[in-house]
Amino acid sequence: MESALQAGRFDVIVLDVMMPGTDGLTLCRRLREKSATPVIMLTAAATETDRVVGLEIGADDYVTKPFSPRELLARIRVQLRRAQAAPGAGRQVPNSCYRFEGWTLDPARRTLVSPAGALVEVTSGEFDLLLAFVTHPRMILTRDQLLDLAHGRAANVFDRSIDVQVSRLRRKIEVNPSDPLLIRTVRAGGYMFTPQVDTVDQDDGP
Amino acid sequence: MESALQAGRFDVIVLDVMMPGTDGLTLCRRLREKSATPVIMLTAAATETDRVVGLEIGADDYVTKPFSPRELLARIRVQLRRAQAAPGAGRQVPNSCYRFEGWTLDPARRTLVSPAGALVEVTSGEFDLLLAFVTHPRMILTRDQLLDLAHGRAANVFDRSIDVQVSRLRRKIEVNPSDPLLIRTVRAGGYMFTPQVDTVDQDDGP
DNA sequence: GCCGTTTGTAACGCTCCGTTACAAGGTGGC
DNA sequence: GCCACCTTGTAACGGAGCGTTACAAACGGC
Repeated sequence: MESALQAGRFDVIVLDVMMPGTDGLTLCRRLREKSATPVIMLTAAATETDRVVGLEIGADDYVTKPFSPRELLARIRVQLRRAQAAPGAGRQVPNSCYRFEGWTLDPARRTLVSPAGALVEVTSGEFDLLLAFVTHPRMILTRDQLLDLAHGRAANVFDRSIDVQVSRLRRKIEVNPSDPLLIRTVRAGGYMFTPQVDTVDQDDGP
Repeated sequence: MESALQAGRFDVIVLDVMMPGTDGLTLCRRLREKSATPVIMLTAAATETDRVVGLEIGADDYVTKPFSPRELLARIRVQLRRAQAAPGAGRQVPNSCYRFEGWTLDPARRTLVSPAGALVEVTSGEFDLLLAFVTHPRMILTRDQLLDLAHGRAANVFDRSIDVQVSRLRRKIEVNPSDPLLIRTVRAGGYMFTPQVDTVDQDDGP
């Protein structure tokens, strides 16, 4: 769980109490120290005290076994709805941008600025692909990974869409698109974004 | 209840379903139209469907009779804790407004003032849409979410009304409506409001 | 009821992107 | 070196997503 939490964002965590190893209550308390992700405890430990303790510790809801799947779903939706309604919550994009080789990619504005300072028009798909690259620089990314990172979907068997997107992106950011330096092809592997990428806090000045 | 709600602020509302006159579910739904005050349904109607419906309608929790007073207290505390943790919640001063890129949106007066200081006429629908954007900046909002946030309704299958509203809004606030920077389109995703938004207490003038 | 405003829907045209096809380039066996 | 096979680059096509306009329905002020 800990490594999964490191890797990505989660909307809701449903936690059993009775588990081998660390028990759910301890996990929940530890979670609360670092994160505000909603936690629903789901457990057979159904005494009044168990429930009160679970809720006091930081759980957002407490469902006891046996439980109704529909009700659990409804309670999960309550947590999602709340996260969405909360001001400033949700998956807001970070207020910082990425710089590489003079280029600036701004996730907040979804813009790309060339070394010369010109706004380069990129399509939504090209932007997402480039964002996937700059957030994973200097590592070989398979087409599968890129498709997942950029478009959140899995690849079909003969999927060549990433190749085409890369080709289109190269035309816009490579000095010489037929001899690409930024996005290198790794034969039988995928692609690799070669520049060093710096994350800089955006100047939101007037 | 209605007059009490008019009179003051409440942190949590505990609502019975079975009541003479208007039933709790209807009350809850009506509440949700105007307010985000947490609602805990407390009732003897304990079937699975009752609970699911209650939660779907907008209740934040659903406790069935017979209930443990300690557990109810714990669940009330969960709601209080959440309200406190939510940034900007509770403190929602009616006469504060939103500023972005020189623009000022004033929810209290329902007015929009341009960077130059001119009052820009926006329709009620455009205002609600813009309000949805400024309260959820820098996150990709689906058409569904926008429709819900701005008009409180769900989308039909071929609903394009948000597109049209966005187009109309862009005409009024974008420097170059054909190359929009404030409201960006995320293809197959929705729209994103890109500026940083500051909440400022309004100067109600001399 | 009448008229102006607002808003949802339909329609058209443009852009974007996935797919396909084919050519070019790389790789390994001989 | 030569050849067959695999991988990749890119052009072209067509479908889907989107922006915009026009029009009709709904709404509100009088």
